[in-house]
Amino acid sequence: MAADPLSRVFAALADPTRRDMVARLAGGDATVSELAAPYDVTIQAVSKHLRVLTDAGLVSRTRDAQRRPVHLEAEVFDLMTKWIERYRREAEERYRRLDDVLAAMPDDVEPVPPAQDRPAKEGTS
Amino acid sequence: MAADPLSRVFAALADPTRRDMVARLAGGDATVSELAAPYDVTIQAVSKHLRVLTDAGLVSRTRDAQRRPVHLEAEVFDLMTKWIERYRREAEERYRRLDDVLAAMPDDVEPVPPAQDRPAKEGTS
DNA sequence: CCCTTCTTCAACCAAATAGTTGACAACAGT
DNA sequence: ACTGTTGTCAACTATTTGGTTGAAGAAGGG
Repeated sequence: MAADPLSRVFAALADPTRRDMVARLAGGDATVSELAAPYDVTIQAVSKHLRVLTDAGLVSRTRDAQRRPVHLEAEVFDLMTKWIERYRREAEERYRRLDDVLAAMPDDVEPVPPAQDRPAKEGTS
Repeated sequence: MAADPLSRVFAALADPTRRDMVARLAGGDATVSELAAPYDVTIQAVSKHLRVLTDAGLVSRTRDAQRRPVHLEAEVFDLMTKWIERYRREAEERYRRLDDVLAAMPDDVEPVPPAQDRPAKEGTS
């Protein structure tokens, strides 16, 4: 099991069903059966997804009679956002600097040759 | 295999080793063996991690003699950021509105009581 | 031409995950 | 005190994942 919080949050959101649940919970709290309704799986499976989201700190549970309403905890998103933004910014800054270097480079200095594609199967988007 | 791009990106970053690689690539391109050096796993394992990151569109590969330098593609982060921001904002907005409602609520209306969790493993009658 | 370096491919293994069914706990309403 | 509703727990299964070893592809340097 992934011990660190960031891994848990990313892993929790790597599943489309769980992302859809989060999306719907952003519109308001819901019970397990309400959440389960749109999906073609058992309510137990949904209960398991909810456990993953809870362990990741993305949702919290309360009690209302037999029901266990699910509540979205939006603050945890910040963990991810901060991580993502940090490295994206760092990388983009580096490219900007690289562009400056290239722009300032005299004509007779050849940059890295194009390195053409080999016939292999691999495809990069 | 997760078909949708968003799932692939989240899943790719759910692993601490892969996140660390991304973090280091934000500082500049690197070869596979350079990337592998700090970790206590085989170079093949690192190569597999790289494949996951590539499939997620987070990195791209080129060729330089025998080497296959790895390059961070920062734009893909936007996919996640957009998703995250959308639902966080939505949820937070909803709470703000809820706060307004609560603030405007007369004193004699009680909100839901705390209702703490109970273990309930094997209770008989 | 070998030979070494850098990297990937293939087969295999252990552990985690997402799903299932079946049982049962907690509570509400007669 | 039953009965139905809501949800969880436990055990089982199939698939995916992250790791291993061993072999092989691709390119450069004697």
